[in-house]
Amino acid sequence: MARKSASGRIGIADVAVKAGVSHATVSRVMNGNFTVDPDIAARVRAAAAELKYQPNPVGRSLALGKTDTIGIVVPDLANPTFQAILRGLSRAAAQDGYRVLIADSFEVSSEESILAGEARRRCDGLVLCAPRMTDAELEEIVPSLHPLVLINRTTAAPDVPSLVVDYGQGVQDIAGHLVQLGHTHLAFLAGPPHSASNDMRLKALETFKAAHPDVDVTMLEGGSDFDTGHEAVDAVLASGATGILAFNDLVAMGLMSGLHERGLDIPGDISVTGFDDIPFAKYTTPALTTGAVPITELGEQAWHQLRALIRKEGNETPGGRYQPRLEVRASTGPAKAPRSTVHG
Amino acid sequence: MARKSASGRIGIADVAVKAGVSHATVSRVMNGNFTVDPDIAARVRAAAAELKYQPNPVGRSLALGKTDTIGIVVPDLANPTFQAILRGLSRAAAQDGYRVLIADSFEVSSEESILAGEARRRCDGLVLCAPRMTDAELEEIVPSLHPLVLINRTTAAPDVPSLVVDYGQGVQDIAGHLVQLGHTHLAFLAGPPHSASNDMRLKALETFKAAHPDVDVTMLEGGSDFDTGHEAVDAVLASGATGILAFNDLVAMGLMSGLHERGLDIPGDISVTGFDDIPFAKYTTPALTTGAVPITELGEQAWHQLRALIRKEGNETPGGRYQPRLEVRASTGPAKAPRSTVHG
DNA sequence: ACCACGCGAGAAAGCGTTTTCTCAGTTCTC
DNA sequence: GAGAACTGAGAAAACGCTTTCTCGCGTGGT
Repeated sequence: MARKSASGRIGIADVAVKAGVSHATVSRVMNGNFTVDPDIAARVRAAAAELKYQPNPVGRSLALGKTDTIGIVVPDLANPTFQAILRGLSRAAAQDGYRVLIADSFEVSSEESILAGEARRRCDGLVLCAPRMTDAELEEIVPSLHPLVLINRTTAAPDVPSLVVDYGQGVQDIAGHLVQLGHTHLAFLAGPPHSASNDMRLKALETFKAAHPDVDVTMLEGGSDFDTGHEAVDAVLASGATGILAFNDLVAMGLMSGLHERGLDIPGDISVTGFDDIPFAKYTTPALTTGAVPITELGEQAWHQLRALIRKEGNETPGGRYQPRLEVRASTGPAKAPRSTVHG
Repeated sequence: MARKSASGRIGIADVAVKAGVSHATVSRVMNGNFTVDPDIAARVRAAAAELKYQPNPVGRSLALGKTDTIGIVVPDLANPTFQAILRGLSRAAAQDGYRVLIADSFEVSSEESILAGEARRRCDGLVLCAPRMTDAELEEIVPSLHPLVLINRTTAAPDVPSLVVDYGQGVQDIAGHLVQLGHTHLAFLAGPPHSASNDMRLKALETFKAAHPDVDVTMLEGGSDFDTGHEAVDAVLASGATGILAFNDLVAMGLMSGLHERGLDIPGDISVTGFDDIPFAKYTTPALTTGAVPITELGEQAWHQLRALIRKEGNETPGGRYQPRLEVRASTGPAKAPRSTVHG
C-alpha cells in the first residue's frame, strides 16, 4: 500500500503522508524538536515505526554539512602497526557516533595525496599516516585537509596536531640495553629508505655512536616486513654484530626465523630486538625484546584530537609525543665473546 | 576574490561564475559529457583548475543515488582473520574506485544488526561478518541490507551470496593428519560457543568420531584468541590428548606458548594445530600446522560478488565455498606412546 | 528565402533532509 | 473586546550536485 515513493526506499515523505503531516514536522519529530504537539509527535513516530523509516544519511549529510564519518589514510593495511592505529581510532570514534572510512595507499606514496583529498571530502576529518610522503608534498596538501591529525609526521601548518612516537629515544634505549648486556658490536637493520620514522632512528643512532665511541654500530639496509628480516640473515651474520636492532617487530621476527634456520641460538649467539611491541611480539620464541609503543592508544588519541578540531574546541593539548617503553624479554641476553666476522 | 560562496568551500557555482557559464555546463564538463563546446570546456577546466575545484561527493551522492562506498561489519578488528578479509576487500574495491567503511561491533552481537543497518544506509552495499548473530536475527535483517554479501553464514533470502569456508572439511583433514601420525587421542579446543564456524567444526568432528571409533576425541571449551589458548593449557594436559586441534591459529599460538612454559616439547610431547593460516603461523616456533584459508582472496571475492549485485549483473556464480588446504608444518609429529592422564 | 532539424547551453527540477520563514489560530493583557 | 504576544505546523529555501527540459541559434534542404 503506502509503501514506497518513487525511489524505492521509503523516505520522509512517505511518513509525512501516512501521519497526515508535512515533511517538516516529521523531520522535527525525528530530531527530537519539542515544538511539536505530543499527539502529533506520537502519530508521526507510529507512522515511522510502522514503515520502518530510517532517515537517509546522505540527504542528512548534505543538509547538515557533516557526515559523522572520519577518514584514515594508511600506507599498508597488512602492517600490524596501522591495524592497531585503525582499531584504536575506530573504537574511540564509534563511541562518539562516528564511523571510519579507510583508504589504503598500498605503499604507492604518489597516490597518497589524491587518496587523502578524496577521503577528506567524504568525511568530517582525516587521520593521515604517510611515512614516505616528501615534506614538500605534505606541506602542499595539508592545508586542504583540515581538520587533520598527522601520525608520525609534523608540519608547519597551524591547527594540525601531530602524534609522534619518539623512535629516536626508543632506539637509543634499546641500544643502551644491548650495550649494558656487554654487546660492543651492534647492527641496525634499517627500515624503508625514505620513511620518516626510519630517519628518526638513524639520526638517533648517530647520536648514540657519538656518545659511545667504544661500540661499533653497523648500518644495514632493510625494509619493514617479515621477508626483509628473513632475507637479511646473511648480511647480519656477515656484519659480525652480536646485538641486532631490527627496524620493527616484523623484521625482527623474520630475522629470528632466519637465524633459527641457520641453527643459531637467540639470545645465546646473537641478541635480537624489534620495535612497536605488536601483539605477537610476546609470543615469539624467544619472546621479543622491543620498544613498546602504545599504538592502539595512539589511534584513540588521534580521534580525541580530531574530535576537538571538528567541534572547534580550543585544543588544549595539540598533538602529543609518545615515549616507547623498553620491554625486555627473552630475545636479548649477555654478549658472547665478540665473534670475528663470520662467513655464510 | 572569487574565492568562496557562502559555505566556505568552493563549489560548482564558483567555477560557473569564473568561467562565465551555468552550473549545468560545469557539471557536464566535469563528468566528461561531450555535448559541450571544446572552447567552453577548456575555459571551464581552466577555471576549475585555478580554483582547485573538487566536486562535493555528498551532493554528488544525493543526486546520483550512490556513494561509491561499501561497508563491512566485523565482530573484531583485532582478529587477523577479519583484518585479512578487510584488506582483500579494500584492495579489490579500491581497484574499482570504491571505498570501504568499517563497522566494528566489538563482539557485541546485539549491536550488529543496528550497525549493519546504519552502515548499509551510508553505502551502496554491505559485507557482513556476524558469526555470533542468531539465525533468526540474521533472517530478519537480511532483506533490508541488500545488496549484501555474507561471510561464513548462509540465508534463505534470495540474491544474497554467501562466501563460506568449509571448516568442517578442514577440521576433518587436520584430524586425519594427526591420526595418520599415530595419534589416537585428540582434543578439540573449541571456539566461541555460539559461533557459526565453531558449530561447523563440532559437527564435522562428530562425523569424524563416527568414522574413527578407535580414536578418542575430547571436546574442550575455548574461545578465539591468544589468551584462550594460553589459559587452556591445564585442561589440554588433563585431557591426556596428544594431538590438539585448536579453534584457530591464535588459540594454537597461545596454547603453544603455554606448553613451552610447562617445558613441553612440540611436537615431541604433543602436536598442536591451528586454523586459518594467518601470516604469523609460519613464523611460530615450531611453525604451525594449520588449515590454510585463502582469506585475503575471500575478501576480494566478496567484493566481486557485491559488485555484481550493485551493478545488477546476472551473478553467474552466486556465493562460493572455500576448501581449506592442510598446511603441514613443524608443530605436528608422530605420537609418543599414549600418555596416561597427566596432572598439572 | 523559409522551415525543419539538430546542436549546445541555460533554466529548472529533482535527490532527501534540515531549517528558516511565514502565517493561522490561541491565549493573554489592558 | 481588541490588539499584542505566542504557539505550532505548513510552505519554501537551502545544501551541492546531476539531468531533464526547453529554447535560441545556425545549418541544410527544397
